[in-house]
Amino acid sequence: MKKILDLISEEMQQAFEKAGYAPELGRVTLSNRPDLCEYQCNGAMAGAKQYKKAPIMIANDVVAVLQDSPVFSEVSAVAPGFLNLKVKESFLADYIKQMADDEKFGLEMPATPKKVIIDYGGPNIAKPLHVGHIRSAVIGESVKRIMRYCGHEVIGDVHLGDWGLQMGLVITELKERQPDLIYFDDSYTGEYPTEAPFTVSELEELYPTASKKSKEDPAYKAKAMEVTQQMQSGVRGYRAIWQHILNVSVADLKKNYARLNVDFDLWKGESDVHDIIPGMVEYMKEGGYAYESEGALVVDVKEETDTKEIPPCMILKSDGASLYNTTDLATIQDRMDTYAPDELIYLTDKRQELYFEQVFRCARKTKLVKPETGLKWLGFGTMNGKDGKPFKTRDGGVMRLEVLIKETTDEMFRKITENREMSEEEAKETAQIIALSALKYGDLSNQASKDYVFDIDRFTSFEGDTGPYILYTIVRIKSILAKYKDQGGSLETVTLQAAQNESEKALVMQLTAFNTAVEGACAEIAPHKICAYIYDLANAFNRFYHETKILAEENAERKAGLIALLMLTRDVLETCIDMLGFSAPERM
RNA sequence: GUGUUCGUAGCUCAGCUGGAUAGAGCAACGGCCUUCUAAGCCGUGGGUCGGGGGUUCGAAUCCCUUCGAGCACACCA
Repeated sequence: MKKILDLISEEMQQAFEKAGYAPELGRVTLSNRPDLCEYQCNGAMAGAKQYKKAPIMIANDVVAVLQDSPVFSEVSAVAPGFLNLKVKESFLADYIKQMADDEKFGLEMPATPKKVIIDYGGPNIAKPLHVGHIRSAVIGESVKRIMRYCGHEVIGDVHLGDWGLQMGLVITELKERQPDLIYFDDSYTGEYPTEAPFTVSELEELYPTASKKSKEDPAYKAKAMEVTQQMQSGVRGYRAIWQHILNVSVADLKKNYARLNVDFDLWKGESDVHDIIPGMVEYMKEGGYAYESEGALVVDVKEETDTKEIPPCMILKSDGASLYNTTDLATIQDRMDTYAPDELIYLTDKRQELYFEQVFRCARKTKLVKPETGLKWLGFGTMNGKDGKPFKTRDGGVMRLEVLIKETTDEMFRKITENREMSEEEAKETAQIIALSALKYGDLSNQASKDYVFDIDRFTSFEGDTGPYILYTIVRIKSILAKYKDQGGSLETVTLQAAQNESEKALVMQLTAFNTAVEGACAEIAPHKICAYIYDLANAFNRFYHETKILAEENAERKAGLIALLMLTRDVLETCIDMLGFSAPERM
């Protein structure tokens, strides 16, 4: 289905042409002065120079040919040359009926759907998820869902950090503490135990300790680097420990991501490309791309147009070990071979911008990707505390994601049971749903690239521009629909009608903007645009709800029309929150 | 030092492919529940869009400059 703005613009463009002006001038936008009009066109002012005429004269000419328009109920030229427009209720009604009948509510599917791999989550298996991981997971999940809804084939890969120095650090620390473990006995040739010699909680403590030591003690760091190298080259005992770390960690990760309603198609990691690295390195050398510099193997990626020095992309460290770049490049190669995607999207902390610039350039230069393959990177900002500094717990530590979710859920539970009569079981379930909406909406409603302040009190407040407000709106609608059914009404037979008052028309207009909003969010990889759209929609609905008594409506046909409008509003809202990665309860 | 992002109401943020009086939420103040969930709705106050210059009929938006903050600058990821 065409977007409503395009339909209206077409009408306006024909009018410009008929009046003797260039049709391109007739582009119509949503009004920025809702008190004056619904839509507006500024083409008369843009064309003033070209036609050497006062804008108002052009506007008047256009108004003259639009007198019997099937689209506009009102067209007026206003100084200095604005065209103020109101559309006919019948035009809107036609549009929204088609929209309601369409499976995608008027969103057009792409002529050639893209196959996209999105790389998000990116947890380090040496440590449990903490609050810093929430953004990648939440934003990535939403981007995946938005693109899928828009008709693309999207594969989500968690892409574990499971092959770098962090693994060597954990193994080194474990060896310091328990040197007698069988894994450290070089002469041992038997099977290793299936049970890990540590729990998640112990793992949680091992890594920070080791990391701290390596920063203070160069000898310790050297040891860890050596262990990393040995693990990567296949020393049995180290590999066995590595497998334990992976198992323990992935089990914990799956549990946590499930709680966030985040789901990955692939659980690949850096380690998966280990075997193809030598071949890739050889290829880069043979192709003349990679050369040795200060002992390391690098590929130059600077370009003439650079405004600053772009360091070469390092392929191998001087000790021959692979690093982040190596596995990322090999992963690109692997993805191209296995999935042949049209586009790769990476979601990481925005501090990695330069790094991804290097990797992308290197991938292009070495022809790891086809020229037409898209490589996109989306950097997100830091989640800060109320003090504007990276979010910490009260005692200054890093908060585990689990704890954050639990605290938010507990707070929700408290509020629900305070305000509503509900069984404890239902309240608990509802608290989880609302807490998730609070966390996700709080994150997604900000532009991804900006830092944002995480304020648990604000997000759980239930008021204003929050997830719970959106859910509350949906619940109100569901409640009316349920009562309508209880009174013997059928939801199957209702049909939309033309709007009969201002708030109803405003709601309809907001609904018709669905395809525009979703298309924009997809094209710009911007979930916050979906948030902005549904916040406006929820506002439009609540205003309408306040003014219109639906169940008390005496005219049965009119009542059925309103019910149809409610159903469409509910469906659009629920479709949108699904794209954001959360859902609404039946009651709250 | 170089590069880069950002600076909008007391606070948290939209708006940025140039358009009319710069919008929301929170906080403050004032209304609205015998009637579909008041977790709501309606209203009031609050801004030289960091400063300065430029382009334009028109700039929060584009360009330059300046101040301030964050971040990044090859053997971490």
